[in-house]
Amino acid sequence: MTQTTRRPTRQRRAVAEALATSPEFHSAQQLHAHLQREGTKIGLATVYRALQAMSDDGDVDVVRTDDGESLYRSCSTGHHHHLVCRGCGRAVEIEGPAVERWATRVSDEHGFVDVEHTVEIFGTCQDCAD
Amino acid sequence: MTQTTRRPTRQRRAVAEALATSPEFHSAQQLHAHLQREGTKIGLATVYRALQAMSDDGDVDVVRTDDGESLYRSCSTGHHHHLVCRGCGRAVEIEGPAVERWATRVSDEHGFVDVEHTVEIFGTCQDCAD
DNA sequence: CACTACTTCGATAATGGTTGTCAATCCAGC
DNA sequence: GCTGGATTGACAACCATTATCGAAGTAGTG
Ligand SMILES: [Zn+2]
Ligand SMILES: [Zn+2]
Ligand SMILES: [Zn+2]
Ligand SMILES: [Zn+2]
Repeated sequence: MTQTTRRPTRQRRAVAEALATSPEFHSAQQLHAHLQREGTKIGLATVYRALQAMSDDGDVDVVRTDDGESLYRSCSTGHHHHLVCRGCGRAVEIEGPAVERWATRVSDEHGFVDVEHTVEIFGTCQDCAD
Repeated sequence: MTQTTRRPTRQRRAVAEALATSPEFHSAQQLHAHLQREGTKIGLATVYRALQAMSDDGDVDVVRTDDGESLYRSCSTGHHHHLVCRGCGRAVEIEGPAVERWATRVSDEHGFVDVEHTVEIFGTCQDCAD
């Protein structure tokens, strides 16, 4: 929110690259383990901080699993939602203008302001269905 | 899921009643504190277990806040979603046939099976907007 | 190159909602 | 009353996330 100076450090770059190389959702802990394995020296707290910052800037998508874990994925620009596979974590970005209109209409009807919405679809993809 | 024998005990009834008397969402801990205050002797774990069971049976709605807390509310029958006020917790049950159709269509298009979706709208209600 | 005023890092401790443990207790049904 | 499974509750364990805080990096200035 507050436009603080944000320095592009080695660690932040590493997190961004790790996300960019994979189209799936990953948890902060997965990313940390992966980076450590690749030889990148980075602390867990720093991974969380980097992801938090990227999320604030709108550079990553975040979804929350049923057991309360946050998953991060490099983000395309613009507002959209996800169809996520419970098995492999593969995600399909989806858009639904109708849903957007519906959300704003419902909110207006009930006099709600400053409205946000979450729409996530979880399922099992073809590959994981075997 | 597995149709285990489920006994209607004093504690379970207390939780169900506490939920039934209020149309808003409450956390497990809030419910526990409330019951204790009312003189009902019940353990926190039991409250969680009761809510879990009711959730499995589809008798309560569950939403997760941004900070990972689960909120429970007595449920109307049938599939629906919520428009929740961030300030007072008041919830409006909403239905959106169009959204349901859209969700299944998108899932089918991408070959996903065993699909669930979450649609929640958060905002500020008129009373809390002042 | 010093000196300074930041930001950032990372090991570790703390947080906090939730779940597991397990002996004590309840409750049908015999 | 007996018995076996269901249920309870005090407490510990879990675990993702966050806070702490001293150390280390990084401009910018002269
Ligand atoms: Zn899959
Ligand atoms: Zn949307
Ligand atoms: Zn309100
Ligand atoms: Zn729906």
